[in-house]
Amino acid sequence: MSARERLREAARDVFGWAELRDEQIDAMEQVLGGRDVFVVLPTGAGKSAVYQVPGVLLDGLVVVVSPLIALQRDQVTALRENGAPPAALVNSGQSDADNEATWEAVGRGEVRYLFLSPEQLAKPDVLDRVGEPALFVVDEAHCVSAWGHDFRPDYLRLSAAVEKLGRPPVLALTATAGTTVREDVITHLGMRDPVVVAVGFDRPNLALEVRAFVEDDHKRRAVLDWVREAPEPGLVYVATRKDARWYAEELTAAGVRAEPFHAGMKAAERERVQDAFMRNQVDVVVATSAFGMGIDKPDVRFVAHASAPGSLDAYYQEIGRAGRDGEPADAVLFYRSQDLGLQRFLQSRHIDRDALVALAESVRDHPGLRVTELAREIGQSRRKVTSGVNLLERVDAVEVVKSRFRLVVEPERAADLAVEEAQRLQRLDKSRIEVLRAYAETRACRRQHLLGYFGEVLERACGNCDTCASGEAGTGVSANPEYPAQSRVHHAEFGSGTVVQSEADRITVLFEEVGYKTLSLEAVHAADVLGRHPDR
DNA sequence: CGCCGAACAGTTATCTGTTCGGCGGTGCGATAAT
Repeated sequence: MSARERLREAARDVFGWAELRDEQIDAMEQVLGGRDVFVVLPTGAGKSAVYQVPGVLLDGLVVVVSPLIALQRDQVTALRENGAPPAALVNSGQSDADNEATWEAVGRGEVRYLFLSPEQLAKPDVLDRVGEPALFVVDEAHCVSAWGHDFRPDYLRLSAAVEKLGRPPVLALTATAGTTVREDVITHLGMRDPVVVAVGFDRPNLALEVRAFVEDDHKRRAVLDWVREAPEPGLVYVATRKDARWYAEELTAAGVRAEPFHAGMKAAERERVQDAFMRNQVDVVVATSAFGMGIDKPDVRFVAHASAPGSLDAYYQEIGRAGRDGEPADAVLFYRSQDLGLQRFLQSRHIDRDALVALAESVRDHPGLRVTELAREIGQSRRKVTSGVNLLERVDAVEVVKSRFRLVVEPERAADLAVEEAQRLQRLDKSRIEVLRAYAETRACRRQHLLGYFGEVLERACGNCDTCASGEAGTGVSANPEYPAQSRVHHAEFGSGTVVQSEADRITVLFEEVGYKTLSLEAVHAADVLGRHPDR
């Protein structure tokens, strides 16, 4: 029997899935063949099946890295309900006794799917007990890029974990990954010549719209008026917890069944709101970015942004929660350029040079110590040490052999290099805001613009966005032939970069050193500052 | 970066405008207090 036939049979017999999408079966076949695979599939399109089905046929443990404990539980429940091979999870939400029992079952080879957070995999004893798995899966893999270098630094240590585990095949899964994020994830997970399986990004049933405002109170009133009239259910994304409460209260007062959702709420309360929304007992959830991962509600009719998010990647991910059933849905951004100030703030963190010097000295004086031991040695948090080590490794000041570190540049110099790198990363994060600004302020077809950023060409204006409706977008071609997307350029001031977004009159370029910049072609031509690199 | 609210100043007010400090998102895991 061919691999494809065996996969189809397992899908049918174990999970009861009579049909598989071509992309699913293609990806599964590559996984079974031992290749590294990067899968981009929309939520609800059977992303999980890509590891679940091969897991039936593989001989050995399937480790699944998942960012949220709630998500891990959902996955384990789903596998158990399907009568799949045994699934288990180990995390701080389980009792020590339960975790120990799971490890013993793993040791006896009685567990097939094991769900872990990246933080778990940072612990040496966890790596020891995992042994040599048959497959290493990273679910919601965009987290590597979005969270790795500051919020959850253990995401950047996954590649070291993979090496320690005997380098099994790596499968990365996500619903959102434009060209830039994809390359970032592949690099940081250390994936080897991965097969990329991706479904197009276009969601033609989503009507795209941006409404621009100058005054804050005008915008607030417009959001409330719009949401009151909009077909439900829907989501309103806000930038702060305070606004989540404020909009939810105002909407409730206006007779809408609305609830806030943010990370400051008690777990039980968050769960209650999410369940009520899923069961249509709440029509509108007003949420910070905390809401959404793992949410698969097919009939969400709108996603409104009362404030701009920090990047176009985040925006696309959030609006992607509308209209999963294929029926018409609205994605409206209530835009004030001043709102971007908050996002800029959120991307700025203090860079602690002294702490980096202390860390570098500690690595020099105690070669071979691991993260936890270094943290104890210098009295810094594990997270801070992890991100410090990540930086030092990035700038080649530290070498890593089997999770043990060795300093190869003297401490002061190492710290300087790390600080420079941290500053560069921060510039990059802050500049992502400019990509969002370009979307909000474009006069071309919104969909052409959005898809262009994700590396997809839409030949004609879409006819289902505000600029198309107003006639501003025209019917013109989306890309500028002189600087097409993905072409390499060199700017006199900003250095080398890659075009990520190309329009008739302007382009957006990702420069290695200064991040994203949107350039007017008229100005570029007048000053003669931009040249094409011959290499691409 | 921009908003909010407290404190304060001034054209002596149960009023109005200015200044200035504080605040703002995402989750894991370990730990402390009950």
